[in-house]
Amino acid sequence: MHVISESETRGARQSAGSRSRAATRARLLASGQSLFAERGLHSITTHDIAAHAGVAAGTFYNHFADKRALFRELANDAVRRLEDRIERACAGITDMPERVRAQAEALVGFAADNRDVIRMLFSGDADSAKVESDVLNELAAGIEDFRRRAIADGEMSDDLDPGVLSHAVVGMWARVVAWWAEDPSQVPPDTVVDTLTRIQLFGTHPRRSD
Amino acid sequence: MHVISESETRGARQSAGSRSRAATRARLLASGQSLFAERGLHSITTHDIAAHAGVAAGTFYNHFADKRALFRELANDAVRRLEDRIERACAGITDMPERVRAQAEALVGFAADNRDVIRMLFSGDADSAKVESDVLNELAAGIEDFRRRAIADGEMSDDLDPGVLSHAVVGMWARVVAWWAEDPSQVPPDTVVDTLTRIQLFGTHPRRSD
Amino acid sequence: MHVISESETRGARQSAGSRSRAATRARLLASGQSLFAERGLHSITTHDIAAHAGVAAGTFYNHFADKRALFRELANDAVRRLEDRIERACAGITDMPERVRAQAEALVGFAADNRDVIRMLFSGDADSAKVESDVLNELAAGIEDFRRRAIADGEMSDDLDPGVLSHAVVGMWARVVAWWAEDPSQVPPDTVVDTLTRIQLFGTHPRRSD
Amino acid sequence: MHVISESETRGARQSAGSRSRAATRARLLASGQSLFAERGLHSITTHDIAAHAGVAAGTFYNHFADKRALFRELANDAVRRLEDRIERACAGITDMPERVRAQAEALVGFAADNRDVIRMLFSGDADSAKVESDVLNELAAGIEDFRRRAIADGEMSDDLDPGVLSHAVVGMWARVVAWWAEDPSQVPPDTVVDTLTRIQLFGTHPRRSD
DNA sequence: GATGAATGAGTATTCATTCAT
DNA sequence: AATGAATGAATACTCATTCAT
Repeated sequence: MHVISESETRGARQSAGSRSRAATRARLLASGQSLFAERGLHSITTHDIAAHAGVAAGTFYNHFADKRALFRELANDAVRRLEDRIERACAGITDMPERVRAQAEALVGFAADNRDVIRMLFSGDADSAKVESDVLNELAAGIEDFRRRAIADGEMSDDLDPGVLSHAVVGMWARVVAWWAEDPSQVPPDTVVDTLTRIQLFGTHPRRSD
Repeated sequence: MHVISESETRGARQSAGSRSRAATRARLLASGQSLFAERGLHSITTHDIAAHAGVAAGTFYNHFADKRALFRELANDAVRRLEDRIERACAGITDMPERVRAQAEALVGFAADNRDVIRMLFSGDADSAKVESDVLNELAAGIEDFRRRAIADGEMSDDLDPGVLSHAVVGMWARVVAWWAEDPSQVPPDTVVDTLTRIQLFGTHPRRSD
Repeated sequence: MHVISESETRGARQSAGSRSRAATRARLLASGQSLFAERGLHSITTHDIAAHAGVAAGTFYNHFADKRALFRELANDAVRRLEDRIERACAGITDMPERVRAQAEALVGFAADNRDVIRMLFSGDADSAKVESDVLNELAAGIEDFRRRAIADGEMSDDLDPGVLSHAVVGMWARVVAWWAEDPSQVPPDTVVDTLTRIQLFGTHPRRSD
Repeated sequence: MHVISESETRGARQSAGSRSRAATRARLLASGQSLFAERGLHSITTHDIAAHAGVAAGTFYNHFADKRALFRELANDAVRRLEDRIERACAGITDMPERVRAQAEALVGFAADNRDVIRMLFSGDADSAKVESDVLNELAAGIEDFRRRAIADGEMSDDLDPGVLSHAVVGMWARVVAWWAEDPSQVPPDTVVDTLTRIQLFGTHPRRSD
């Protein structure tokens, strides 16, 4: 997440203070993530996070303005990483069904690798809701846009409202991934990917010539 | 200054106390619902609810064990009413596509009539999450069961995992309805019903003979 | 300060809650006054005041928005009482020197009866400064106005700037009274009154020719 | 990027460290003075002062035991400078009215040149009060002494209590100067000097018969 | 000497809950 | 049953001060 190691391996000689500062910050972020995932934004206090990170209560405020600032940072970071991952997964793929599958794979893969983040974001905690809404609304907007273009290109039937549909797809994603992240052993990831892919492709013109 | 004497002088055994008790309780529930819908479970205090209901703070505890008890009651009540409505809507309809459409109509109709409840339940507030999860998990379980039977009856293709699918459908429902309830003017209810119906019917064997 | 006793002696039958509320409020005010006088606005916490008043910490906030609100109330109340007292003392006295003496007597009498308030207001605590400034500025404005009129009436020489003079008089008053209230035994009140009167009358046309 | 090397490359044995130490100390004092004048002793933190002085937080404590020590130093220094100025202004002047005028001129001149100090000392901040009191009490004691001697010498009437009067004069000074320093444009300094002089000379035997 | 991260006691404030009337 | 004043544990946040580097 940071380029600390890079500068440390160089002769740059970062000050001791600075190094330890970044480490403390990282510990606080990690503590926040796992505690939020376990018990939600509300039930966790800044003292909890500081204690879990092994620092004094006041130290929290040397690094974050308040609890929500830490949460926001975790959330933004996670969204950025998810978007990166999806983007990288789709890069160069032009066939739409394949793109959708790649997207679903990236999403499920991310969920598998970041269960804490998923639980933190989608466990429905009060204020996380705001972050969540933003995340989901963004995703929904992207999907709506995508479908509108697909319809315009004649690749999709236009008999479903793209606005409703995009929210449906996003709700589906979020819930499936949240459910699955709680216990990934209940269904193999491939099945999740496959199901999500097929549902999302709903409305794509079947290749009748097949 | 109080109406006690008035009702006490009547012979009604159902009793003034009882009636006014029920009325107070109802006022508290109504206040809780609209306040929770507006600002979420966390930002609302028991004092807020009591004040909004026009009773003293302590009165709250004459009727509910605590804030969550009132919330739970509202939520359970809402779920019960929603289930009733869906059940009544489907009663006597045997054709599956029609049943699904009736279900969607009931859901959207309920959302239209109970925007506060929808916003309260699905606005993602911290502890409401637990209620929400229960609600959604219940719904998901019902759908999963339904699809398994449909598959067994040969009415649906078995190439989608019913577990994943049920959560997908529920997530879709919840999100679409929450989104729509925030501003019902953005899309006509029929469009919502139609879109939900079609997606949910995905996987149903098309009537090949057509 | 309040008319509680009055209403209690009447048949008005104030509710028990209300009576106790007023009493608690009064205790908090009294505690605040004596603690502020002793140690200043800053060093005293709301917990201190609550403890001194024999109530729980949270009770403080049932009666005052915060520490400054209580302070402001004390200060405003004191200023009002002082103004009343001065006004009453001067009522009906037309001769200026006599008015000034009556004023000084009222001021010193008030200081004698309200040492805590004087120390609280003029001990120079940070935020009390704002109250103090307001108090002093108000007094200064009154004096300035008074002198301007006296000059216009030919009763005072116009060779002193009324703006500067009014602040001088007020500073003198405040400091003398604060100093004296710390230990009234050092100088008899009459001496204080006499000195203040004479200084303030400085500039009055002596009626030599009379 | 730092000027350390520059000073280190010079041969000055007074030593870079020593010189820079004094400079750091001076910067801290200057920062404290302007910040205290702006916002009072309480609202300013040691971090604020250090930051304003361009040094690290810990450096503050290499130079001052604590915040109040810095404040005290500023205050003492200011008092010393004021006393010096008054003393120099009066040097060689034997005629009392002239001395008093010279004093007032020195006071007002000092206020004009040191508005920050005046505001810092007389803006009424909590603990500054203690310093202020000391300052004012000292001044008052000096004046009292002066008047007693003047009375003994037959230069002043003895009909005013020197104790009360000295506090009155000091209160007057402090308040007028604080008021004026907030906005020196409201009244020309000469008017202030003149007014203060005349009031303070009150009680001096007019030399009419002379 | 300077640095600045860490400390943790201190303080204000909130609010679910109790209970005497 | 209703009242509403009191409660006090809980919690966020501040900031003077320390100390290892």
